[in-house]
Amino acid sequence: MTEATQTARSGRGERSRAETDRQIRTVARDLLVTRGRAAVTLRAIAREMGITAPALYRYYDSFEDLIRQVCEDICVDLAEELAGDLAAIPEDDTPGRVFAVCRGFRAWAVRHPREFTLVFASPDTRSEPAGGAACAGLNDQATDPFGRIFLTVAGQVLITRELAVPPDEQVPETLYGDLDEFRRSLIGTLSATGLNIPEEVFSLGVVYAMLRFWVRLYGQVALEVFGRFPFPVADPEPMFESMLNELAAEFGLTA
Amino acid sequence: MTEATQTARSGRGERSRAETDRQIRTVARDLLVTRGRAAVTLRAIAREMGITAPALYRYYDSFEDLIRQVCEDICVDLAEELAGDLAAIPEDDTPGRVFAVCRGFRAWAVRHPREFTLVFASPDTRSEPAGGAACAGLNDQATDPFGRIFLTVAGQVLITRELAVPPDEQVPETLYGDLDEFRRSLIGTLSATGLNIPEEVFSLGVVYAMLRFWVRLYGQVALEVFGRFPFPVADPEPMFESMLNELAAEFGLTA
DNA sequence: TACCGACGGTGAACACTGTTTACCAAGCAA
DNA sequence: TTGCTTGGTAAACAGTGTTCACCGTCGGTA
Repeated sequence: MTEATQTARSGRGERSRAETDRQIRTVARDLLVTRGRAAVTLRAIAREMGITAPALYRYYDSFEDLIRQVCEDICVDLAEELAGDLAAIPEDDTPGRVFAVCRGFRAWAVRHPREFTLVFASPDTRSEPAGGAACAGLNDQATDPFGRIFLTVAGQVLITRELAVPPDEQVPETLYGDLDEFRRSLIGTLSATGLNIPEEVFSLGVVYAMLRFWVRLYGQVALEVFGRFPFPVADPEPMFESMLNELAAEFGLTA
Repeated sequence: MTEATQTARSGRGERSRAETDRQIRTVARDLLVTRGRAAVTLRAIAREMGITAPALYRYYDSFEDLIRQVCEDICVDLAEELAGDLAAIPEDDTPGRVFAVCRGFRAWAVRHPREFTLVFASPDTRSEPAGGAACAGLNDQATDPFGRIFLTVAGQVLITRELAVPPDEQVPETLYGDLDEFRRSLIGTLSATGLNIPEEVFSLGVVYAMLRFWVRLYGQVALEVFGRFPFPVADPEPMFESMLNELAAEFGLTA
């Protein structure tokens, strides 16, 4: 019966609800961007919408819940922006696509520092409520659209180019378990998007290389956004470009 | 006259004031560690001290001001811990000292994730109030005790070992200005601690290498603390060790 | 047509928060 | 003794997340 009423309600009322739902998150992000993290508040959102605060509880269980969904929206937008950047690069120019997605990530981060901080520099909230290892599967970056963009580009690189990755023997043995599981998850999500990658090209060394790549990209961007370089940097972009070139050369991605 | 009263007051009353001052920051940090960032609040601190909230304004201009000083305390503690780790390593084992300080940094970060987040993953607060470039000098890591530890070890490495750093010609020209200024600042703070480093060994390539080293160390540690590796990691320590070995080999720090 | 229930909103309240203000007691200086 | 500083208090203000009782306005159904 409940299902019947739910499906039956999908007329005009449903669209209106989804619309205000979207508006809530839009207003929240607008406050975050223009007035900072401290200004995004249930009552401020409601005020901005000409509505009263408790009404928001018809849409979200709590303020934290709302923030979580805003984070997901941010990831979606970031992914869309990166997809737009990628659209300008020919399909077969895989190094160019790697460069584009890395540059796009940095450009987005410096253009949206508060969103970056909210999404990429908050301790993992999922670890607190549930039982840690139990919900660890949700930590998979393959689930969020931003991570998927990165992984897809990585997959394209793998099937079109010969990378300079270490042989499996050089990968620390203690990482075999985690890396292998990640590889399995990667193959799954990539084949879901139409990319079928031969098992032999997806070595542990490749997975390990992706990890190291991400560590350096993230470190560079985060330090720039947080202003935590060991010295004041006049223009961080050349530094980023230099790091990117170093990365590309090291992983055999030179054009 | 004001000076006279100030100096005259430095009897028993002054010590008591400094004591409660210390207690305020201690209680604040305790709340941060045990109950999270959201729980460190003016009133909670006062409550824990058996005191009333406005009394804290006799010691700090605002809540933000208090937080800033807590951050400095955290940096001091981190520096002391690293100094303790260093004390166990012989003076002439410079690679061992580098390893010790890097391992100590990671160990501290994973043991104190909320303190790490507060200090190392908050957007630069100093950039908002003042005029940006005007107060940029305060961004210098040489001023904070944690950065000083790192830089001192780096200086010891420089005067005792031959590093594998790129020649100045490979450093991007656009970075010359920033790097040179950082080098000047480094030489100053290092000579202040008794380390006199010959100008010629302190090349731009060396400074650039230090920057890249920090980017990778920070990225690794931050991603671990935030749980933002691209896949769930069972035991991050071997991954860190692997990164550290790679770093050491790459910069010519092998024992 | 009449009813009934859910949806989405309101207003009031509660327990918090940072911050300001007026006030006050103790201690020291002149 | 007088006067000023120091460090504390209580009360208040504006703002926060959250809950609760209430209440129109609809859609679906008897």
